[in-house]
Amino acid sequence: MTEKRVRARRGDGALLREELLRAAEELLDETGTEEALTVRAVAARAGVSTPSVYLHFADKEELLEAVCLRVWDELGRLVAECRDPDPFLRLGRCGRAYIRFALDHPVQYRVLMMTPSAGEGVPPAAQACFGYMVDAVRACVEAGVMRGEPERLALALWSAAHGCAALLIAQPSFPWPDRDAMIDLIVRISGFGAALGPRMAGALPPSRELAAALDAFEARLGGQLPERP
Amino acid sequence: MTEKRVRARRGDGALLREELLRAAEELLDETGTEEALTVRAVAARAGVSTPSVYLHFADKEELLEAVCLRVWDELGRLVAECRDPDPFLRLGRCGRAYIRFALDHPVQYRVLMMTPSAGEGVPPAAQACFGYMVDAVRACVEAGVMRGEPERLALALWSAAHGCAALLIAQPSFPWPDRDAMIDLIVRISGFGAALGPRMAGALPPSRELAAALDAFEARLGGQLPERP
DNA sequence: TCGTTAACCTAACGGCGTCAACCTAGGGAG
DNA sequence: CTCCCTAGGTTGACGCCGTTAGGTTAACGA
Repeated sequence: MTEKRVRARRGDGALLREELLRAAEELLDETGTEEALTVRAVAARAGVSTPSVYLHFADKEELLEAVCLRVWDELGRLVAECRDPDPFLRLGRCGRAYIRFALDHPVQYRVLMMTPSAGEGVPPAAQACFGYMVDAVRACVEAGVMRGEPERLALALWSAAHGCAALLIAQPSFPWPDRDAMIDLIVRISGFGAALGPRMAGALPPSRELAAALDAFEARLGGQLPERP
Repeated sequence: MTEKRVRARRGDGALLREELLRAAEELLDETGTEEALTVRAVAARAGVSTPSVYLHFADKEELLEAVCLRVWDELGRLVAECRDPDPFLRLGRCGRAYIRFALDHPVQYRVLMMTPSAGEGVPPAAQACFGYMVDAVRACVEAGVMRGEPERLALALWSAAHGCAALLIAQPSFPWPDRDAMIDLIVRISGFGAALGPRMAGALPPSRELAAALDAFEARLGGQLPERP
């Protein structure tokens, strides 16, 4: 418990809500796990009695969800401001920004995206972020580098980015070869896969022929650009 | 509580361990969430007093981990028996088998793969499964359809499959367009991406040129095969 | 028959989320 | 200035949880 908070003025009852959220956020960042976020601990840190939490949150889950949602506005901003003259490169930037965001806020990301109960569905901020990714994919489709419904493609790419982030967050003890190289590889694979995969729908030659075609493809493109998707 | 269990014979104390695991597994499958798996509930269902659980498990987490690990032997078997004359198709089969397994055992998969504490790292059975996937990738590399270290490629593909499974499990309320089509799309994207992505390392032409090359690639391959990667 | 001991139970502790009931300070009405 | 009403909390308790210490019972060998 920090200190006994002075009672708010008459119209300012909602002040406590913000202070509770701040206290909970601090607890989450300090301990690195949501198990430390007990109603009692949050109330004590805010300098208030335990049941006072229920003046502003229906239950513990609502508090946890609210505090985790606070950082998600940042994600929409991060993804939205990924710009590049080339739509394919822009999409890659979006993917890397998404993964970086998840790794920067592992607890919040895990609570909101890796547990079934909390949030009753994908958070709205994440849906906005998904909208941006759909736009980026649509630009790729219009540029002729991808083919298919942008929504489905974006969903698949989102799934790939989520898989990378989720594994890195949930399995920190795994002997990852190199974190950043891994992220780059996954973003690259997803991007090129989204470009090539749907074109091959239904058609699938034997590996020998596929390998030859890939070699020819590789030989055709000699241009070098610094950034990768 | 079901019934008062009759005490085991003198050398058969370990019998209770199996009965506790069975009771816990039933609870998990019936309720669909690990929150129902309290030490008291498991003991009651096994017809035994609560502290008796601690005769065979150090704490609740060890019990939860043990019961979740029980289904994972199946995964190694499922992935290992994915065969196909074509290595690229075989890899696709492995990916789909992995995702299907995760969706068939959502609680166990989430507990072991989507929470940081439980298990102290990736379960051994999952590592064995990962070994099979590395083998499948290596075959693709040797066939010339992929390029790079098989371990890293397999890790990236594992991440993609995990992302698909994890999203489907953790966000059941999301309006997924079509579950099976989504899985197919992701497996296809990952496969072709792993084939094409590493070849493009460092090289990245503008989208216009990339689109043209992709069109040429598509035109070259007219062969149709029923199964897709 | 009896003692040993493996197998299990009883009782309890502290912490948790949550609720019903109570208090209290501070602003408006008279 | 006084009173009172209500927004903004607090006190105390309930039931459930994981976990522990110490007691009890029954199957076997001698």
